[in-house]
Order: sequence, then structure tokens, then C-alpha cells
Amino acid sequence: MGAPVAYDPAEMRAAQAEAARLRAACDMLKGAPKSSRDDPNFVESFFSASRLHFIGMWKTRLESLMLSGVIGGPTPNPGPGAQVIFHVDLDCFFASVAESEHPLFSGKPLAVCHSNNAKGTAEISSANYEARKYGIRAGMFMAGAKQLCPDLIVVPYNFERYQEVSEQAYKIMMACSACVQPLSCDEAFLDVTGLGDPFQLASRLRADIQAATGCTASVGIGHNLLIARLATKRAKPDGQCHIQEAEAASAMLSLELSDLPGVGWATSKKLASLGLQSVADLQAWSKARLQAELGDKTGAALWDASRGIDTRRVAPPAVRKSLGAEVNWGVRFDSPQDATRFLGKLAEEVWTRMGAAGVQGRSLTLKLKKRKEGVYNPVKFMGHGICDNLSRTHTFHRPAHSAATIHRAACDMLTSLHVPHADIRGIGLGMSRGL
DNA sequence: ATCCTCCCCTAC
DNA sequence: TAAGGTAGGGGAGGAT
Repeated sequence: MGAPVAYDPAEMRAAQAEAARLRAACDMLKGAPKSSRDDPNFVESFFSASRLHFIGMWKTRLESLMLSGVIGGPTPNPGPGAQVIFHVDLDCFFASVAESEHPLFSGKPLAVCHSNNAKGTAEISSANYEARKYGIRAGMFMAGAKQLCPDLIVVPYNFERYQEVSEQAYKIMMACSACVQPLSCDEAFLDVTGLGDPFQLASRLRADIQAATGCTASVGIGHNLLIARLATKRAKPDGQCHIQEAEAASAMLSLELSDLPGVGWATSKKLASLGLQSVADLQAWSKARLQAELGDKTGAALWDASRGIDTRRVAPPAVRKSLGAEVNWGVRFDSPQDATRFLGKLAEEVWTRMGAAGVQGRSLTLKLKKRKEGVYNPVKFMGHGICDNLSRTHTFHRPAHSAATIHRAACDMLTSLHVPHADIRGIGLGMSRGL
């Protein structure tokens, strides 16, 4: 690592000044840090500043827009037979939006984060490719990032702008193909079967997105969703890549196990403990053996994935099965009444979202994070630290009919879990069944 | 067999 | 000081 480039000092000063101006103008950063302890509207202010909340809600929101036809509805994909799939992904989305709006930032290492504190535990949400040259990654604490790159330019979130850019990008994607499956604000699958030369189509799509938004997009092309997504990894940043069906098998062998869909941290560990180190190792196991070790579905899915087999289709949004709201940061209670009051806010939040979605529900789940024995000070400021996760579900005879009904059931479950109020580090409420 | 509950895991 | 959400799928184990 180390500095890949020497930046022009005057330009860097100007860029830093611009970033400082953006932070000063950011409403979210006004005032002292808030928690459930000192902010009566903590649930609301937390959600308005949470990037994970923004990301989590995006898909739901966009799917509603598509289902209601506001931004053009999806049509079914062309049916069985050879397909051509695009996986479209805007490059380091949040960072790109900032860079596109402020020419001073281009070519300099930049990250999106709530705090610029070089000693702090604020998490980096998005880092541009210049910053990545220093080893800076999403999820890193600011303290670590500033050690790697003291010159790092830190800009605050701009959720309104992300929304605008995302909608523009989606309009362009839907003009390219009527069959679009949203994955996130910055990522979608397109079925472009029969729409002409895929490489030209992808070039035009990327050019259109860049012209409209100032942000670059990468496109992976493949005969199924898995291969298309793999192709995107090769295409990034600001590129496109077509992995032909004939090369798919060898492409799979070049991957790490953790690159396979469904293989995260825990499954990687599990596979390693079984002596499986590579995709080739995985291919050597029979489907039955994988199923015996990992479960029926998981084993079969891995057997398929290791061979580049993926039978999913690009699908329109499905009917929602659950809806929930949770807060696992800044949760500190001084009394049982504090916890009860907080649950009331969450119940209102869930009830409001149910109303907005026009759904009902019969099953209410309470999720709790309980401080693990002996763990008092999380590494992350106001974080939940190391916790045990607990949950309880209550089923109503009739669909829940008010925030108060939800609140009452939630309080009963909270009581039944017997967690001292001072040990609670996170709370969530979710509604399911019969939505 | 088929459910339900209480988890865990994953992906974005 | 800083904003660790959301939804879906699946598995273990028990009840029906």
C-alpha cells in the first residue's frame, strides 16, 4: 500500500475545504451524538440517518413503485430457452455520487461516512477506487482508514441525491429492457434475451447511465444470473464483461469459495472445517454428501453454484411476507419504563409502515440484543457490542388493528424474555403472516 | 408429513 | 463520540 500518487497540495486543500463545507451543511451531523437516553425522538432520527435503513428500505420502495406502475412495470421474462442476462452495478455508488457532483474530488481518495474523526469508530460506507488503492474498504472504522490514508476526503451521506440518481438509472435500465429485477439502489438484473448484440447494448446502457447521472456503471453479461454477477466482478470499475457459456465452467474454478452466492463468513468456516478449500474441492463432493453436511437445500445450492448452474429467472417483485423495524445502535435504557416507551415508538413505526404498505399481519416478533455476560463497553461508540440474540413471536387471533395492540403484545414478550433493561443493546419489531 | 418457533445466515 | 437495517431462506427440534 502507501501513497500511490502525490496529490497537488493546493487542490487537496481545496477538496478538503469543500468536504468540510459539506459536513458543516449536513443536518444529520448537527448537535451532539444522540442515543435512546437523550433523544425522545431517537427512533425517528436514527432511521433518518441510517444508511443500512436506507439500503434496506430501498428495494421495498422501488418494488412498490414498479408494482404500481409509477416508474414503468416489469413484464415477465421471455420464458425457457437460452437467455442473455445483464447484471448492472453502479460503481461504489455513494462515493460516485459525491464525486460526480464535486469535480474537485475526482482522482482523490474519498469515502462516505458520518464522521471525519480520525480516532473514531464511524463506519465507512463507500470508498472510491482511489481510496481503495490505500486498502480502504466499506465497513472499516474511520480511525483505521485515516491511518491508511491521512489525506482521505470524507463526505457525509446525501440520501436524497442517491434516490434521484437511482431512479434515473432505473428509468434507463427499464428503457433498455422491460424485464428488470431490482436488487438494490445501485444494482439490478436485466433479461435482455433477443434484444440484440449484448456487448453493444451494454455499452449504450452504461453510456446512458453515465450521461444522465454522472456515475459510472459496470455490466456483467452471462447466460444465467450467477454467471452475469461473476462477470460484473471482472468488469468493475466502469467496464463490461461477457462470460460465454463455454467458459463458465473454467470461470467458476478461478473463484474463491466465498465468491459463491450463499457462502458468507459462517459457511466459509464450515466448508473449511470440512476440508473444502476451493471450488474444485467442492465440485469433487457428491450432492448427497454436501446435503448431509449442510442441509438439503444449502447442499444442493452449493453443488449447483460450484458448477455455475443457476436456474433462477429474472423475476418481477414478489409479494412481501414480512415487515419490520429494528434499532441496534444507541440503545441504552435507565429503567424498564424507558424500554417500554421505546417499544411504543417502534410499534408506531411498524404500524405506520404497515399502513403505508397497505398490509395487515397476524404474527408479531420481538427481537432483542442482550449484552453478553461481562461485556460492558462495545468497541464501537454506542454500538451493541457482543450480544446474545433473543426473539419471541406472538400470534394474534385477528390481524393486529392498532399501534397500541402491537405495543401491548410487544411489552408482554419483552417481559417474558426476562432481560434486565440495562442489558438491552438492540430491539426490533416485525410483523408477518397474512400481510 | 407438516406445521411452528427460535434461531442463524446471507445479500444488498 | 455517530446513526450495527431489512427481508427472505433455511435448519433443528418439537408439537400436531
